[in-house]
Amino acid sequence: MEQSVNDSGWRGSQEGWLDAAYASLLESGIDSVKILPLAKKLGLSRTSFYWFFKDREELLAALVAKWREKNTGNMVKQSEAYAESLVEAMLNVFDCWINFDLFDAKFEFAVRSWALQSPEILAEVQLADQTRLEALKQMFVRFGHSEITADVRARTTYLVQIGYISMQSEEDLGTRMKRIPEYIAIYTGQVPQQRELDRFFARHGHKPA
Amino acid sequence: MEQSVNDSGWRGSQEGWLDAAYASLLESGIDSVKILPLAKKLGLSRTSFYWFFKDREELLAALVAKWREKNTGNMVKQSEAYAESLVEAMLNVFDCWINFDLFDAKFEFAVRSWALQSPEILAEVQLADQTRLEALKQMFVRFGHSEITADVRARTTYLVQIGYISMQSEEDLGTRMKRIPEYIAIYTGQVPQQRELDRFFARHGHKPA
DNA sequence: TGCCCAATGTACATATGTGTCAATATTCGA
DNA sequence: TCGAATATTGACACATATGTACATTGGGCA
Repeated sequence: MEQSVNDSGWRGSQEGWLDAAYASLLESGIDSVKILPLAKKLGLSRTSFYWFFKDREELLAALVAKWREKNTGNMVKQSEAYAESLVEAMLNVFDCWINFDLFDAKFEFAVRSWALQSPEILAEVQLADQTRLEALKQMFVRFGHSEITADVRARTTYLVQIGYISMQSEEDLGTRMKRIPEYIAIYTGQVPQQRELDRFFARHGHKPA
Repeated sequence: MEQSVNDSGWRGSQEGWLDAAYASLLESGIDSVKILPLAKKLGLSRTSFYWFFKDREELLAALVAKWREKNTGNMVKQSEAYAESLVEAMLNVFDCWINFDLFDAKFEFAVRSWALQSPEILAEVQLADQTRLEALKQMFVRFGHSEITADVRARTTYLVQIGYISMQSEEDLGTRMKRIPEYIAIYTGQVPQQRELDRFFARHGHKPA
């Protein structure tokens, strides 16, 4: 009953090529997503690619679609989730930065880098930024902030994370968790209560030292 | 007496090729920095490149050196500049985000994207991040912050900017200036005084509406 | 006014990528 | 078990890139 990507007897599949493309994009950027190298990794002939995709363009389009659906959707959802205080709402958004299922940071960085060489991708990225910033801003407005302070605080929240992603650093959970209370204080202007933090730590399986 | 890049009678030069490489890097990323296209732009034969550089590698190395010298050096210098208050010190750092001569945001983004496909460049970028973050942290410590709050505030300051760069947005000076007072309040936890802001606006030739 | 040599150009060898086509192999269902 | 649908392959035609060897041009100076 297990849902295998490929339960047909064939070796290749759309998903197979797409997964390989995704891996290569995250590992070495969009210019590494070439059919010949992917074929080598998959142990398939280069030309069998064309059975599943019209051309390289179509593969890249599938890659953007995958990104669009995952990252922006979840971020907006988290920013709209129920919360009793601004701090709690902020911590809901922070779930994205901790939980890989909600937000794929490496994917995000790779797509942003891709935007440098493709106007179409740049447009996609800027639309995503606008959507996400607006969702965060509304969160601050919901908890009583004015347009201007909500806007700048939304930016701070979002841009710190985009900046963090751009640093491509690989820190462990503990290191990152240590900074959370202080970030919350800066972003919201309010000191988080211990029970709010505890709830957050608990749902990410983190036990503070 | 004018200092031309090329006062010899010849058409090409190291600087000529390097400038073309720089332009192409910023415009379309490192994979666009190829000798053949650059030659076309310069109206030169492809192979005359090899008179000035051993190979493509040497050109790329010159590009990194150029980046390293410009961006990190000035940021550190600004964070160490004399200031009577934390707000004033912060505004000194903000000079980098406004003044192109102090910090080249497009160059910065292009190099960070490049790091995705080159471990050597990644190491360079991470060293730069560490250096800059430490300089900012010391600024906060100098004005009385504890290690942990200085660290997180330094990160916020720096990462918002790196995030902003990653958005590749092209906003005018007025739009960006409007957010400055609020950013200062968030980063430093202090409301800036009008004369501090006026001094900042004035030195960037900005007249608030 | 020649000569030198820095700078440029042409020709060649090689590598890596894309996409089409026709031939072949494999799987699944009637 | 056979045929149709599905998947795989190698050969071909082309495009773009790198780097080397060797010939040619053209500025500047003795």
